[in-house]
Amino acid sequence: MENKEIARVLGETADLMEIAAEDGFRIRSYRNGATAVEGYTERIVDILGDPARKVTDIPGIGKGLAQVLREIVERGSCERRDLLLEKFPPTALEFLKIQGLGPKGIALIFEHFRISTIDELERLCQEQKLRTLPRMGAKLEEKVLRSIAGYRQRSGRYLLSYAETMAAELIEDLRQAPGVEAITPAGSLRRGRETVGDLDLLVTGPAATSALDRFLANPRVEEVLAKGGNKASAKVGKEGLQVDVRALLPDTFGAAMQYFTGSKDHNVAIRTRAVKMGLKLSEYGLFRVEDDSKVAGATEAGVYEAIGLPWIPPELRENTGEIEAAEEGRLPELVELSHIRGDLHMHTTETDGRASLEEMAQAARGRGYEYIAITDHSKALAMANGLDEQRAVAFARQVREINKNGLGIRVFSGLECDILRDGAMDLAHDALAELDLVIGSVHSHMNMEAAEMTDRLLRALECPQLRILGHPTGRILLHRDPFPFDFDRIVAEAVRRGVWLEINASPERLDLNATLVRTAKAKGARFTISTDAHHPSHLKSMRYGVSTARRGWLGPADILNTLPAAQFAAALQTRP
DNA sequence: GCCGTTTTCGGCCCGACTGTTTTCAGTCG
Repeated sequence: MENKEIARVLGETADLMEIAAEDGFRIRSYRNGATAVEGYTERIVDILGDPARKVTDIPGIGKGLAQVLREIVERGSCERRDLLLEKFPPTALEFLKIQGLGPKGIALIFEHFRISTIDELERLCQEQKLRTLPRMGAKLEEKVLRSIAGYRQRSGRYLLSYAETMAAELIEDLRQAPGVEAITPAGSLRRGRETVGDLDLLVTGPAATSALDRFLANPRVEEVLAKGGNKASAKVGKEGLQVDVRALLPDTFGAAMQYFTGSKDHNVAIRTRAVKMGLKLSEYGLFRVEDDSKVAGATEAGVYEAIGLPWIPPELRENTGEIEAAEEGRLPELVELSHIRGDLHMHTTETDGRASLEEMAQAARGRGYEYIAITDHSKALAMANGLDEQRAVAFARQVREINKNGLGIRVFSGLECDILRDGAMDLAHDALAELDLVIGSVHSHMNMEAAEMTDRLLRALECPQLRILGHPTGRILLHRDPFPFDFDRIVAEAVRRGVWLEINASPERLDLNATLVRTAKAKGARFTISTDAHHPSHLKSMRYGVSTARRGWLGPADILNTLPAAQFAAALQTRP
């Protein structure tokens, strides 16, 4: 069992304890424990299995949680969780995802109504029965109904990072099957979409069909949906991601990759093009209509070439102009992970990060970066212990000292400064001026009207120290929609003032999204890609930001943190 | 439940908003 899984069980237990109104401090201990376990570099299973080691050496894990961890590792649950699940339906955890309902409200609902599904909750709202409970009214019913609609829309989709990790795990196992030569994920995962509905894995080799059995025997498989000669489908993992594994002959592998990578719109356009050329394209290959002879199919590039196009990177395959661009030989040079030379947004234990500046710097150096910016929160984020002016200035000084001695990587002093409700910066301008790099971000009051939010952002852009607009739309994937504002106007103003737009690579955000990136580029915007890391392990999320940038047609020249350190430092000094 | 200790008990990040009240609990970040 991996630490992440253990942390999930701990977190769930804490959620249930909250509904049961148990002691708040004990709940916090469980949550702290979950965070500690998730972020721990070694596997808990290994530590528990080593008589010379003690899990209680991990900060946040004491005697009580040590026992709980042992139970979770042994049987996937613990006593407290089992007891709570007898008291509340397992869907209680789902209810927590509905905005407007918290543990108290959920407990109250369970107390008065015998319901256990989201559908029943929806009916309660529609029949206006929720308002019969104390402190619940018509507005809450509306909010819950809205939130249920959003929840339904999102459910059945998974974060790119989740799908990618699952794919890597399954592929790793399938490689062991004899007679398997190539395995590749297709579909929206290959196109780098921010969320994925299901996973397509394509397998080829002399004994590719043996991979199907191996796949279905994987312990992660929860439910087998179908098994034929060429395809196996199953629900995988606790979250029930559907995975289709297809066994293919080598001479159709390229056509199948093209077909199953999509998108649907791209494929329709490609097939139409083929038809006009007297060809027909399917997952089995590209054929001449007149005599059914095969023209291409072994490789993807061969398929594109045969219809007169260069190979098109999967991230661009959305039928939004990429085919025309390919035809005219003006496909963009896309940014690659290897172009990135620094990460410009990360947190440390000074606020809500989980590692020190030195640890973050070391991890960044390990990734081959030339520079980083440390950008902790500002004081408006009280729960994160955000920096006030004094601490910000002291931090800037500290970084100047650090760079004298050298950590083997250049460190820029930064701040993720809150943009307050009225658009003012959370810290005074003279304090901000001490720092190398100021990111401005909205973290509160996200339910404003578009006009009000636009004014707020416009005012923030007036701050002469602001260099980057952080996660500009505030969305949290599968959880919170972007807040509305006049995007074009904000981009125009950012361009005018030389403020760069962040592509936040955190897999829960990926904000800006690809469409907005492309829109903004067309208006002359420049970008940074940063991970918003709160732990050294988060630095590897950079690749999701790069995927998003590629989907937004960006090349290395559009992105500031592809510059060498000295040039980047110079860019920081330059304003239009 | 954890931690640190004035060592075995007491403290444990907080502030604002919302909708419901008719003075504030619950939710959210």
